[in-house]
Amino acid sequence: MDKAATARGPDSARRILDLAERLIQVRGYNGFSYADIAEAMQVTKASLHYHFPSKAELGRSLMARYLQGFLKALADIDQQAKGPTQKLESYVALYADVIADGRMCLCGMLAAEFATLPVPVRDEVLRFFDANEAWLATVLEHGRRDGQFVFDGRAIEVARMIVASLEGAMMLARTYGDVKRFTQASRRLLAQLRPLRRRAAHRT
Amino acid sequence: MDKAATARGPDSARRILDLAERLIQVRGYNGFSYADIAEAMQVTKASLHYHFPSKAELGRSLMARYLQGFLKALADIDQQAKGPTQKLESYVALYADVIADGRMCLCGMLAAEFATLPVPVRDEVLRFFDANEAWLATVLEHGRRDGQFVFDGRAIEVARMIVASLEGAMMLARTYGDVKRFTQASRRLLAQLRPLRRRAAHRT
DNA sequence: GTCTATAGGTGGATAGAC
DNA sequence: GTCTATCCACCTATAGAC
Repeated sequence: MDKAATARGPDSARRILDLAERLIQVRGYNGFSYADIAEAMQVTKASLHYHFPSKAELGRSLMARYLQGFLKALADIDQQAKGPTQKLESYVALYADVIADGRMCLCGMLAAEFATLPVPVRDEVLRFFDANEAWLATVLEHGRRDGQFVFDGRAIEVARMIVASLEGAMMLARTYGDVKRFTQASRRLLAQLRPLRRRAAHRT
Repeated sequence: MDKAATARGPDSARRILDLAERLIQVRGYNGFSYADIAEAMQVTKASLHYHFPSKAELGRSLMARYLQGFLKALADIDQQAKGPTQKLESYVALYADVIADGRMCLCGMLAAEFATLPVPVRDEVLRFFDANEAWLATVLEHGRRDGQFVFDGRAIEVARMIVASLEGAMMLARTYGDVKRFTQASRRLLAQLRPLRRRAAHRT
């Protein structure tokens, strides 16, 4: 019997964050409560406050972990020494995995509820987007230099457009319960960066 | 003294919807309450229930009005007999006006909170997106026929990508409190539909 | 149409026993 | 670390007077 099979233990904090993450991704920060987590873990609400004194602190901790995990994922992509095209595809795959699981990007949800969030949580959300855009901009710039990508203007602008489009595509895909909506949109997004693109006048 | 200057009257229902609309656009469906509206109107919460018995009914009525207003706006664009390019620009301007006011698209917010919405509200949200995509697809198809637009594949797919991207761009622009984020993203979105686009290899 | 008063529920949070 | 018990604020909603 390993500890993971028990309801209690030193990994409670992690399990709380896991549940909170999923709950926010599906229902939003204002759409879940300590009671939801307590029920799922078969403990009382008071127990949760031992690990995270306030909901704001829970949210901040969750965001910090989420950001760390995302930075790790980006570092992994970089370390596998792929080219810009493959990096971009791996990046989109990070999003695709989430939406395929019926969830929304945690920060996409929190961005929607931004006005109601505790300030510390807001800060983490902004850091997440900043990091995403900065990483993407670097990949785009490298790709442009070696001719894999073609685009006008500043890479950071393209990066911002890609992040926004992916978030929007996730949102709509989840609303319709149709992953294809995300897949098709992201494919189109990447296609427009390719050079020598065939401009079919009509293909019906 | 006209009636609009008084706090009460037969236009109460309209004023309630106006306030609810803005509140949802900023704070979300789960982020506002009857108390917020009551305070802004200087009436009691109980009075609001006379006009809208439940919050679900308020939400449904609001969405119905919002959809109707949007369809009206699209019909206006059509009636001004512009070409596809101008129609698309007018369409984007509808979004730009909202974000310039610090608000998010009502349906973009509700899409984020979709899992927690009353079913009647959900239905209206889906109808909104359906209508948007259908209208856009028609404009895109016409534009492709007369050579104003160039894109591969089905028009409905491009329409869906445009809606998703605009919603995502609004979300990020509002999160950063920077309208330019929307403006730049939407400009890029439309640019990629133009034929004979100059593919600058580099312009730094 | 708006009010007072109130019901019944749930929210986040705390004290203190174990 | 988890429990019981409890607090208080806020939520949606209703009854009935005016």
